[in-house]
Amino acid sequence: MRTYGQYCAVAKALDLIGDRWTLLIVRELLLRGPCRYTDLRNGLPGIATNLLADRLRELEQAGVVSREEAPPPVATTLFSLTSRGEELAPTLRELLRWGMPLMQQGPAPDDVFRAQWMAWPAEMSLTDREPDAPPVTIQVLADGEPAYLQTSAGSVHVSLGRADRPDALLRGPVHAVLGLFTGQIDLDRAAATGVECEGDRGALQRVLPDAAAA
Amino acid sequence: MRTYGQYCAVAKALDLIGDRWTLLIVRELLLRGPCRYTDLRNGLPGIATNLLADRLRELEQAGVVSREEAPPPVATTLFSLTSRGEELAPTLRELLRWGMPLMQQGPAPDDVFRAQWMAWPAEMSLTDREPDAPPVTIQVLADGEPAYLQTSAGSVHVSLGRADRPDALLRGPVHAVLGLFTGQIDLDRAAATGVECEGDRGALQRVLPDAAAA
DNA sequence: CCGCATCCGGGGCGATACTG
DNA sequence: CAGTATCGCCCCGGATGCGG
Repeated sequence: MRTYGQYCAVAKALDLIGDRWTLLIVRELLLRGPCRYTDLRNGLPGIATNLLADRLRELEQAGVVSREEAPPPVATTLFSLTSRGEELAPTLRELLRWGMPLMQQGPAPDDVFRAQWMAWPAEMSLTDREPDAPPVTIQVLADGEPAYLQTSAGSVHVSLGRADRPDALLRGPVHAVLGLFTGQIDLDRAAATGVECEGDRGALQRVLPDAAAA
Repeated sequence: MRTYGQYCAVAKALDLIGDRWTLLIVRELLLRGPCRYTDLRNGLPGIATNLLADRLRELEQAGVVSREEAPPPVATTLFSLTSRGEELAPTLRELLRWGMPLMQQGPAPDDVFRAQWMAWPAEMSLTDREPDAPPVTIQVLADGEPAYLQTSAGSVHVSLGRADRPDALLRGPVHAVLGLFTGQIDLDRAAATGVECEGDRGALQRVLPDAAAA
């Protein structure tokens, strides 16, 4: 293992999780929970398959990831985070916070996007203004990737996939949807950049930050 | 610039500060303030000089580091963090927190150590139990590297170098000194592993956590 | 299809030498 | 003091193969 050779906690941490792709693998496992190899590949577009295998081995040896052979009829191997691995969540949240300003200019021409990457920004920015009212569900289709928001105990939770009976539907380019969530643009400006809102518009205004719910 | 090509804030952050040595350069600038090229080299043992020059250029272009030519009689170039760069402090603190457990087993055979690397662990663990008493100063010589602690407004601050009239002096191997600071060993066990304490032992007990001040 | 291993080319990285 | 220049090596990226 390549090491910095410094007796410093930051350097020791980077010795284990500072290699290329490593923290993004942890991101996927935090966002999606236990994953198959193929799920990880799908959530890490651009990674070479041998590199993913290498990193998973290293993370396993470092005590960050554990591998379990699921019994039949699943009959597949599942990769999950150990408790030590889940302790990386605050680190990744700080990295996300620092990186958020870089999202404002929108995706680069050949940037890829996966719906689960919205979860943390959304859950950090959105709140339920009416926690005592019956919960609402909002389907989101950002660049076509399906996910949905659910209100729960005053906060908002993001899940992958399609909700069965959503109260509202939000569809549009990612950077506009994210701009809405973070309050950098309001509903009118979002509509001007291609965001469509169907169903109960009030459900959306209920969870959006003040600056966006205009 | 090598990029992950993912429209995700974490990936965008790592695009800028995920390369090898980059976050350690930021660490040094956060710990020591504006630095000369040579100071950085000294604080980053093991880095290749061309790599340091490359990283500083990239960090400058990314808006994280700024370079200023100090006027005569100093006549040297100083590298400092921009405000955007200082916003990386929480990220590095989380990395440190995650890496702290890796310090318990002590330094590897050829690990290097610099006194400034104690500052964050010390300031996170130590407090002044008698904030109303007159302040105290404690000289620390961990593996020979000089630094000193000062009480101030209930907390403890770490500075590099030698204090002129310290109330106490603590000398010994780094991992034992750090173990003391973080409360993993007490003063007696530290003495058994080679830690010497001269002067006012009470000054030390005043700042150490409960578990260590036995 | 899933979970890799192997092969190979390019470039990031590490060490040393050298310079204005 | 603050870097450039040069040169290997190995990490990384991309493609393909392959056993279960």
